Amino acid sequence: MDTTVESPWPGNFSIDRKRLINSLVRGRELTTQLQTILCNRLGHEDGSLSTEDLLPRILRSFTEAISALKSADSGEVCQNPSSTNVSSPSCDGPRTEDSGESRKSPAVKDRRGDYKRRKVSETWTKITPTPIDDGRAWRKYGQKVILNCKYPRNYYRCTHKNDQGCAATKQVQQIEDDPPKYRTIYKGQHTCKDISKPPQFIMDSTHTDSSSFVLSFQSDSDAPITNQQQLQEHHPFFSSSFPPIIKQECQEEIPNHEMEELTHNQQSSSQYFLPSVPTSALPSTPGSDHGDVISGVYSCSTSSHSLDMSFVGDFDDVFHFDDDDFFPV
DNA sequence: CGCATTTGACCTGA
DNA sequence: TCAGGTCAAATGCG
Repeated sequence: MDTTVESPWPGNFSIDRKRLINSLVRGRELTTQLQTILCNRLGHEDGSLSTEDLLPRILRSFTEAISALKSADSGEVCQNPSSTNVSSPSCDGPRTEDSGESRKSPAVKDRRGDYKRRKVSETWTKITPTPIDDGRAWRKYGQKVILNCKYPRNYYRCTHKNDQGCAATKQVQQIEDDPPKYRTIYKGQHTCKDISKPPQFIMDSTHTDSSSFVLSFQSDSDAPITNQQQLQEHHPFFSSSFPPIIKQECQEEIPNHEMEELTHNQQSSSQYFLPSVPTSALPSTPGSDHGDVISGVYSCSTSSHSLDMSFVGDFDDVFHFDDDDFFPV
């Protein structure tokens, strides 16, 4: 391969490019292996250990690629217009609530806690046809009417925030009514040990025409993820304590910033969201209506580095590293 | 009675 | 200044 080819990156990128390509190619190979294993697991329940073995290797490979990109990147290769990715297509309606509520009791407690509003931390966004039950214990701590949004946003934190200091939080908001669509934004990762029930994500290769998923790792901070362990901790997809199995489907690559629009527009044709998911195959979950139907959009982001990877589709088609037009999104 | 949820006020970043 | 995120008292539920 010609490493002197004109590139959108600064000059030293050509030096790292081989490393980058090698890492990406290796990542593809490992992912292919993982795909095979995952497919086998649909029929046989064994083999999970090799899956867990593969994931760190995949992550290391991608991390190297990321590192190469970053080292070659004196400026900003890609920008995240907004670190928290949330502007719902359904939020353009009229305001449903006037926020000018009268603050009725001025005799408020003198001081609330010395809380600091978290600066943007890593987030993962999922859009699903039903509220998600990810197997974690969440405690609702707030609800807020969001400007120009029809539905209020609900705020949850891990039940074990107090006893184990778990910092994970999530926001759930209905963004569409018909068909129902819920966006769940996870922030932070679980540091608690609570696995009250197994995560209930679905992998069903027999329904590959019914759903899709998107992984989007975004980051724009000065606290880069530098190794695979960190990646595992930061992204629930790769965390051993959060091993979702995802329905997948083949779609074309879509830039992350277009996802909101696409998930909105493509429903009629490709059913990003799967109302007809075989819920009978789901483990029934006390307290949740349908268990988990994770057939929607996953968007993972950390808010600090300039990295954004969006995957849509089958693993077969996700990694087109051979393509000349493969560029960081 | 203990824990979770609700709800309005407070706080912070943009 | 405002919108969004968090706190914590009040309330509800098992």
